[in-house]
Formats: sequence, C-alpha cells, structure tokens
Amino acid sequence: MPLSRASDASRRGIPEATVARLPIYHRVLTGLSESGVATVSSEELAAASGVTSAKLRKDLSHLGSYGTRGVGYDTDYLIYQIARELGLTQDWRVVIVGIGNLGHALANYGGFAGRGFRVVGLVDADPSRIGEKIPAGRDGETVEVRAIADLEDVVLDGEASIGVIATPAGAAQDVCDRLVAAGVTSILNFAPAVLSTPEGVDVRKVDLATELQILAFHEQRKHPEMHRSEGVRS
Amino acid sequence: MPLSRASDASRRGIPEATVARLPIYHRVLTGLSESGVATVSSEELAAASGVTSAKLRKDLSHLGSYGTRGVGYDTDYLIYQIARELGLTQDWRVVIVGIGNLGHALANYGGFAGRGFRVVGLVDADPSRIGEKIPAGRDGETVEVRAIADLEDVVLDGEASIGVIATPAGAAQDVCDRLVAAGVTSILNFAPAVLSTPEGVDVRKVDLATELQILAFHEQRKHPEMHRSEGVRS
DNA sequence: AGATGTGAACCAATTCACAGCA
DNA sequence: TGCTGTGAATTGGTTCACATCT
Repeated sequence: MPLSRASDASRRGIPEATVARLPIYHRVLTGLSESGVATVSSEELAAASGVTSAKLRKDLSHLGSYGTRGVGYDTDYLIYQIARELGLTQDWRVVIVGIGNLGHALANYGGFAGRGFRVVGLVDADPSRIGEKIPAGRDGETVEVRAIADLEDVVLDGEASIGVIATPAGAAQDVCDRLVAAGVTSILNFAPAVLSTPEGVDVRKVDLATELQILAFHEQRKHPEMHRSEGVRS
Repeated sequence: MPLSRASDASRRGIPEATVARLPIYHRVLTGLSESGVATVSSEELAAASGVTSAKLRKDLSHLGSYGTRGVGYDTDYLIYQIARELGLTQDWRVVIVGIGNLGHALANYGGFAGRGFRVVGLVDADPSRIGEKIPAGRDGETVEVRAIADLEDVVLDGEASIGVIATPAGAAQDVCDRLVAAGVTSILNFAPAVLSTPEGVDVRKVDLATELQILAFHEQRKHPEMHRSEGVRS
C-alpha cells in the first residue's frame, strides 16, 4: 500500500481502540468545560478519563495536533474536534425496537440528545403498548410507540440510519433483517443473540449477562480457596 | 518466568480477549444442546458465534484439549468445561443500585438465573419506590426495593460480591465507594461516569451513549459526501 | 521549563498453515 | 480422511522515553 505520504495523521484509519475511547474524553471534557476549566494537560485529562497520559496523547495525535506544548489542550477546541471526528455534529436518527424496561430506559436516556442522537421511532410487538407516548430526549418531547408491523414505515418516515434492538433473543434476527431491508446501516443489539447482516452493515452488541460473566471469572480468580479443585490429577 | 512446564495450557492466564468470548460460546452451545445437537465442529460453532474457526480453536485451547480430532467437540461436555472456567457453577450474589427503567430491566433479565447469578438486593434513592416488589430471576420470586441508606446492610445480608450501578452519573462514585466499603469486589457500572476504586476491585463499564457514538463514527465514514469538508487548508 | 507529539520497543491478539491424532 | 491443537508470522495496541516546540 502507498501510505499516501507525510504529515496527515488524521485522514483514514483512526485505530478502533482509540475510537472507543474518544466518547469518554468527549464526556469528561464537556464536564470540565461546564466547570469553567479552559485548559487541560494530558496528565489531568487522562486521570479524569481513567487512562494513562501516554495513551491519551497517542489517541489525540491520531486526530491531529490540537495541543500546545508547555501548556496543554484548549478544552472547548478539543471538544469540538472530537465531536467532529465522531460525527456528533450531525444528527443521527435512531429507531428503537422493543419497548420493555430496557427499551424504555434507552428511549429516555439523557445522554442521547445533545450528542447528536434523536429517537425518531419506537416499535413494539405488544399490542397493549401501541400508542403509548414515551418521553424521549432531554426536554418534554414524546414519541409514540407503533406496531411492529409498521417497522419499515417508522424507519423510512424517520429517515433513521441507526437501529437499536431491545427485543427478546428470538425476535432479534427477524427485526434485524427488517431494519436492514428498510435502510438501517448501523445496529446496536441488546438481545443475547448473534446477528448476521450483509456486508456494509455495522453491528455492535451489548450483552448484560456476558459482562457479569466476565466479572465473575475475575472474581473467582481472587478467591483461590474456592476453586472446586478439579483435575490436575493428584 | 519458570513457565511451570509442559502440557498444562489451562492453569493461569487465559487471555482477556478469550474470556470475553467464552460467554458467547457458552450461550450458543446451550442453544445447540437444547436443539439436540450432540457434537459440533469448530467450523460450525464458530459460524454460530460470529467468529473465525481458528480463533475459536485457539480460544478453546486455552482451557484444555476437550475436542476430538476428526470429529469435533461434545456439546454438553464443552458447555460444562466453559461454565466451570467462567465460574458459572457457583452462585454469584448481585446487588443492583438504582431501580429506574434500566435497573428494572436488569432485575428481571432472564439471562441471570440459570447462569449462576442471583439478585439478592435492590436499592433505590427514591422514597416512593421503597418496598416495591420486583420480580427477579426466571420464576415468580420477587425482591423488595430498599432504601439507599440500607445499602451496606443489603450487601452484607445478601453476602453480595458483585454490585451493579444503574444510578445517574452524579451518584455513581458515592454508591461505588459504599459498595466497596461493604465488601463488594466486582462492579458493573452503567452510569456514564469514570469510577475510581481501590486495588483489587474490578470495574466493567457499559455505556449506552458510547456505543452509539462508536456506531455513528463508522456510519459517518460510509457516506464521505457528508463530510463537512473541514480544514486541510486549500 | 514544561508540556506535547512520536519513533522505537514491547506486549497482546489474530491469522496462517500444517503437524498430529482419531 | 477430517478435524483439532498449536507453533510461527503478522497485525494491532500499549508503553517508554525523548526530541521538539511554545
């Protein structure tokens, strides 16, 4: 590959691990800005974000050179640059499928509005929920729950490109297929199921049970006496 | 380091990336077993889990040699081995703090019971919720919501070692400190806040807004024409 | 002086490709 | 023959340490 040439650290290819941390920096910086902090050093921002300063600087270096040597980073300028890189300056239209407790929690999660995400549609399979108005976003706006049969219309009318699946596992693949067919190209999946999608559609999975199991694994290792002494042949 | 010697791939040090995938294999295998599948090849299990077969085999090799060459893996035996490695054979006692929609969703999430997790306590700061009985686990059992002031008692009485934080960001660090002081050594944090904990306490973070932002980043890259053509000096 | 930005060294994870066993 | 298990090669990510710039 040609490697293009020279300087340009920004264009093309920010490491995935870095992308996963940018939202944290963005949130921490927003908090600092609201507290009136105009400038931060990599040391300070790193500590507040729970990473090392070397990692933070390397991460930011992938976006460009936005710091000042001997001084640090301008809080608001850095917020803007990260937001731009993440695409937070656009507004992303999101449809949530499955309005149980989890879908409900997602719908009125405060962190979406103000970060470029707008919930434009809610869909549920339970007929008794249809028509229910759910507060979405920070202010008093509400979104009405519509029938699962209308899923395609909800996506098209709302011009949504992101779908959130908060249904039981059994329904997830079908919902996924329909979301994709209606034009959704990014999916956040909370159902404990492995989804298959065509090329070009991104899926991220959040699995509550998995997270607990990972914790349990480490927890177990902290208490060696509990090892149900297995195998190893005596 | 001495490397102990020979064979023993299992004891000490399963890679973190492998640990994160074991719960998926476990769930997929459970599904296969319920469908009457007695044997799987790495190819089949990998496809069903959304990974490559080489990765799957490498992952499983860290637990030991539980497959049969030319044949594959015995479904139930592999389920058991993964469960044992993850500590799913013990019962983990979990306290959930913050019983909003999210906490509610977590409390009656079906995937916990039957995987070794038992919700032994629910705590909320809202006085109007105290005393409410929430169904937890697969059967009809309920757990009563108790006051935030009782947090320490709930942890101690329930002998919980795992805490789940589903409070607003502002309350998270305080709740975390109190959980740790009461003896919790593993924490699953849903609040959008960076927690600091003493050595020896594990924290995993699940951040809904972060996940969406990562999706948005990739979504943005799919539509280059939308780039708000910035900088690069003309 | 005091911080950033970054090459170089290091470590972890993935992929390749095949030896070895049922 | 067919599939597992694993060294070797590769890729990706983190840490170190310092040259560089304000």
